[in-house]
Amino acid sequence: MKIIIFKEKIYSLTNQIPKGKVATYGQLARLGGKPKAARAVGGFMRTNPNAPHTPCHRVVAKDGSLTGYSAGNGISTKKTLLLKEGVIFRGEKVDLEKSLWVGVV
DNA sequence: CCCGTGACATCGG
DNA sequence: TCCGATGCCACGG
Repeated sequence: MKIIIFKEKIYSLTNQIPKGKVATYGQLARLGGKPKAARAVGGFMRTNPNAPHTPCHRVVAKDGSLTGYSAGNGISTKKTLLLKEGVIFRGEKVDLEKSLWVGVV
């Protein structure tokens, strides 16, 4: 029995996101068992104690809009980072149709 | 110890 | 179709 709190689970899921793909806060929340805790998920990333350990840059809003990111220049850095990993971008948003992570690989 | 807050998402009118 | 309000978890002051 491993007691793992929601927050930890979110980090765990985030670490499972394959390179070149992105997940949404709501999706992570849903996989965590709290479909309405998307806001909490964002809150965890914000105070993320695992900053370099968790690819929070692979997590975007449901629209594909890049939000948050406290590192580098913020959104700009996040966008460039995803672009380098092979994520398809559509203007200032991610093309979820092609780069949205589909649950378990 | 108590209160407020924060990188979203979804429903109703 | 657009706008407003609400829900969730954990952390900081």
